Amino acid sequence: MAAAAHHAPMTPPTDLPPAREAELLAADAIGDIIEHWGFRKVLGRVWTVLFIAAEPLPAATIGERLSMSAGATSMALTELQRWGVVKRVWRPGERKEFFEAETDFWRMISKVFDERERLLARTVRERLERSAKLLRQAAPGPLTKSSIDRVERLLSFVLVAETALDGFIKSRRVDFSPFGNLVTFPLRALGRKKDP
Amino acid sequence: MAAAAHHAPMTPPTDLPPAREAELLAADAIGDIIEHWGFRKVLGRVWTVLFIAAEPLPAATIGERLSMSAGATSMALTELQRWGVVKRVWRPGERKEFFEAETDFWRMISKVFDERERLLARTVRERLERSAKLLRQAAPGPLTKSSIDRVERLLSFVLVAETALDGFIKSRRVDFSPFGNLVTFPLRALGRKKDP
DNA sequence: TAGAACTTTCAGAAAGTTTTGAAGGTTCCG
DNA sequence: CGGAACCTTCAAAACTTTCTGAAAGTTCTA
Repeated sequence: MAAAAHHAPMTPPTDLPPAREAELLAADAIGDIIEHWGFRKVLGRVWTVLFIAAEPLPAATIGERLSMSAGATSMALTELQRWGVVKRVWRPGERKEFFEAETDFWRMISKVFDERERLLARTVRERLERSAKLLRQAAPGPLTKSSIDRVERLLSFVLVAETALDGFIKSRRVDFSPFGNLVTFPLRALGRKKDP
Repeated sequence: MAAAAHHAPMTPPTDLPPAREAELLAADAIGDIIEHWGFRKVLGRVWTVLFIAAEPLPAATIGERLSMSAGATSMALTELQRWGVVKRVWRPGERKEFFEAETDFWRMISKVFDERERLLARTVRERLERSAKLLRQAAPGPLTKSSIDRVERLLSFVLVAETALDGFIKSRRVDFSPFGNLVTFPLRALGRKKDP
């Protein structure tokens, strides 16, 4: 999260036209958000340039404005399209392709949640289930017993999170209050069997 | 590290005692979640070993179980303490220090949101505000006008998100439905002035 | 106070990620 | 068809992050 606090001047690096400077400033800020969400900064920057332009731009323009190579620009645009947040538009009479930003924030957010968080939750859940199973088969003892409890709590955490996120995508609301119970009220709270 | 998926069998790398194997499996799964949230995997793994142990462990034990050097273990434990999710406990009569995991999921989540997301939102908001200001001062024109609108929409997005997260921390619920309006109903929705 | 037990720090090595630049495509036009 | 304009790919380079291992610190006991 580089908050590029310079030394004396709080102004960025350049003597660009103000419109370009404003664009870079915003692009970099959104880049930071996007990076925080696990994507590459560039993706956020490219999307932002398109979003601010409010009209489709060719790849070359984006590359110039952000000083990226043609290769990097191309890759970023491809990836943004895979995520469905940038669209390629065809302009009659123009040879080159133009790109434009998806502008519906909600659509973008829910797409990311749906594709990414859900996938992660699934693979994590599977591993935790295997872990719990292994422990149940292991030599019994007081330590093993409490470990089983703990792993089951992790598992119920992931299940609650999955449920909450599902609801989120459907209703734009999340309710995480079940997390509050997780300490004292482990797995069965979820109506899931747990014995092998 | 030891996450080596072998070829035929879906079982992990080892012939460790099942309790250790289960631990690594869970630790690595939680490590992935934590990484997804922008922390180092190790932090998640260390926390998980402590959480599963359900009793305080010395640093050396953690290092052994996760095959990390003493240095890495020490750094991870320090960082986890900074985040308030691991505590150092003193054992009368023992020379070495022991560590134990915070077990309240909600407390951990809200701490992270509070310290991390909020900070990011603030620095982003500041930059977007500067960007909007620059644009307003720039040469007027239809392009500039729509750019201003767009930057203001980004700004209102960040403000909505800040508000939603504030509410989240207080009530364990989030309502993102204002995002739905962001497309058609920009900044004034928030009761914030915007004209220069 | 000397020394053993343990922890922290840090420079450099290793690992991982992103970018570049050039080669190779594809499409379109004359 | 030949060539210009544009886009994509990919190996290698540049950069960033993380980890190691050894040295320096601390704390405790005898």
